[in-house]
Amino acid sequence: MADTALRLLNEVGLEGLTLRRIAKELNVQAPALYWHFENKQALLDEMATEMFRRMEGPIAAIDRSSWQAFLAGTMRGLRRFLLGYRDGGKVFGGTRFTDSGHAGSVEGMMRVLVDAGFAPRAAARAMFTANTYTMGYVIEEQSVYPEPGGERDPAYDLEDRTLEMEGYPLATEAGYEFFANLDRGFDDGLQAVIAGIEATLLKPAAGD
Amino acid sequence: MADTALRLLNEVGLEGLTLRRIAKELNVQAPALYWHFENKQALLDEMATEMFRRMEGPIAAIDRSSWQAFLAGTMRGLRRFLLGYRDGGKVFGGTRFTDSGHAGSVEGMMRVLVDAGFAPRAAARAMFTANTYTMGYVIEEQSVYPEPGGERDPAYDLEDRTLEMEGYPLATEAGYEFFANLDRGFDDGLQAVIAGIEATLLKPAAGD
DNA sequence: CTTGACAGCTTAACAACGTTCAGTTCAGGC
DNA sequence: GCCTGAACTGAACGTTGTTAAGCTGTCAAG
Repeated sequence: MADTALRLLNEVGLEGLTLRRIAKELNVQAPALYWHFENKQALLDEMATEMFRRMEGPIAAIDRSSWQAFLAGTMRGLRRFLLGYRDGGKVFGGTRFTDSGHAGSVEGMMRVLVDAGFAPRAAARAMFTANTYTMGYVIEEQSVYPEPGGERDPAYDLEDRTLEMEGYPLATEAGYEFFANLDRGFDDGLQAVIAGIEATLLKPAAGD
Repeated sequence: MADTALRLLNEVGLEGLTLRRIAKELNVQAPALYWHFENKQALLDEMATEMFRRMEGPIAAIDRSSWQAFLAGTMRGLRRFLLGYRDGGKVFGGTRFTDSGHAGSVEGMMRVLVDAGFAPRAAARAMFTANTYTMGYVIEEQSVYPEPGGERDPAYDLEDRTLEMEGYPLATEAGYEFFANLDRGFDDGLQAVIAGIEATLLKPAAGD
């Protein structure tokens, strides 16, 4: 049922995902959904939880021999997964999971970092920071490319932007770095984040 | 008028910010708003733009003598500003500005980084990465603390979380790092991001 | 074999939302 | 005195999430 809603999400987007539309897909009337969920938010939470479940397998398969490769692989996987669902960033961000099944995954990721020499608090901060960067990036990215594998939103046209930015050469060039080559941009930023984690969170100066 | 909507935002939140409620605040009927805006999204864009305008002054006053201090100060200012509006992260993120007045600010920030030795593209990537981290952090933060200066959302109660996480000691401790001390957590992550920018984007190895 | 509980659904309706449209008010320039 | 145009009203439309009451089938207990 959350499966159906997730499939529909890619067709109609978060805005078009109404209870009546979901019900239609299930050959059922809209109020019938309230037998299964308390309200729409609960359904969205369930969808986010289901998205997370589908990520767990691939994430468990990531190479754990180096914490940098593991963290980078996890975040790349998170991004790829979220990009696979229309408005995936918005659905996933800001919703709390409906079960505590993710505890195991968090524990596993923490384990890799702690075994690599991070103090538990530093490991948590590292995860949170990388995660925050990734979520922020995907949300921004999905407002440029609203549909998975689809076209660019015309509102973000680079040539238009160049015209508006006349007289500001650095800002103009920044636009091309921001909005062209989103794959590479994500990786470059991620490399920076991970390098910074290594520099400030792994074995920090004593007295912390 | 965007002023009124912004003031109202802090009282009723993004969800309660309806056209009828805004109209009431202006002693006017709801359809009258359509004389001033094409639709509600245009009003939200205008609100985001107005928020940005109010940030420009404080940001212009930030010390520019060191790029690290400047970038950190800018991002801290951005966070403080967004936290000042209920749902500020969601309103500000994912909306495009209604004028190109922000070009000057982008140019100014780029200038600081380029003068410090960043290649233009690297400077843009540095800005975008720090910005992405900050936006992602604030969005997450505002789902824990929905109202500016207000109470914690009970759904994020740490003791409840601890109970759910039984049997996963590292995940349990991670919760305290994630959701207690959000001010310090932001700064720690920001320090990591800036250190990483320095390590990977400032004067990178030749051949890029 | 009947009865009753209960899961699962339907039909009807509610208030509230964004939005449209035709008409009203009112100030300023000719 | 008249026209224009900005700013607004009043009524309405279609759609949304949600609630309430009632119907249908399944299945175990008596």
